[in-house]
Amino acid sequence: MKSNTMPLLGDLEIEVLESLWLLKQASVKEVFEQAGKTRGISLNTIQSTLERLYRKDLLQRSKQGREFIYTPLLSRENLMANLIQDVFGRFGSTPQSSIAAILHTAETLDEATLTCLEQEIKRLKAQG
Amino acid sequence: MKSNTMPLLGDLEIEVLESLWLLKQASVKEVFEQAGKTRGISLNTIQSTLERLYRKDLLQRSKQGREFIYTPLLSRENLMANLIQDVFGRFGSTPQSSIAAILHTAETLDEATLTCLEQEIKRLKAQG
DNA sequence: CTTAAAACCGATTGACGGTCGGTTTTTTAA
DNA sequence: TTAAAAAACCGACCGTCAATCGGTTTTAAG
Repeated sequence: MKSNTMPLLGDLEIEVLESLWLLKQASVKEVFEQAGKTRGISLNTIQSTLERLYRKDLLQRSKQGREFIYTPLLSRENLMANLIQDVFGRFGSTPQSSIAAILHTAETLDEATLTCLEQEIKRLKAQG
Repeated sequence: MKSNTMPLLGDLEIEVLESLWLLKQASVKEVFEQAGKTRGISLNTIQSTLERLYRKDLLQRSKQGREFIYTPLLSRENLMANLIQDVFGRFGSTPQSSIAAILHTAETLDEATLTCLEQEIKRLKAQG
């Protein structure tokens, strides 16, 4: 027990990820413009945060001239899915309790979205 | 933005919660027997952990003679659902990305479980 | 009223996110 | 070739928080 745990993510880390999902890829400076300017924090803080996310294997980077260009390695949906998996993994959860938890969560969704979810599950069953 | 965040839970806290879900309710000593003995940690550590969970509004307690009896306020499924909600809440997630994340998660479930989930969603739509 | 059991208090340690100043490296332009 | 500008890198500090436990106080039971 105790398996593929995603690293914990702080608020700034998530905000930086959101910027990157929006921009597809960006330099430190560009992320700073997008996420740091308004927050009133230093460019160095953004730099450190990108570095941390990189060390956590959530970003890829490559030198472009003199600067690094960072790219997310997971989509928002994928990352969220991993975090949800982690919730399941941390508890002694059976498939039963997993679906129960998902159900509780689904309670907050409107009918149209539920229908969509239902369709997708059908599709998943058909192909899986 | 930034809403009903569940407090973070450590590994021991979860183990203690698991004990309580199993025992329905228990004193410090009983939880210690269940979760602490094997781990080789002090009874005081269990005590502190129960106290922390209590302060986090995850447990209820009442004096029984000279000791407290602790009871979980949420089922495992409910707690997991809250944590999942938190994941959604922390990201700029639309209903679309939410179901996408759920779908990714559902990929790991077997067909029988998926069918069950599908039925439950139907039921939810019917009554909601 | 004594005493054993339980609760309470407070201190420590180790991670970790956020924050930034200062130094080094690198690139580019003079 | 070298000086200036820009970016990366390093390391420090702070606050928070889970885990841990020793020692003191409270409490209730005999």
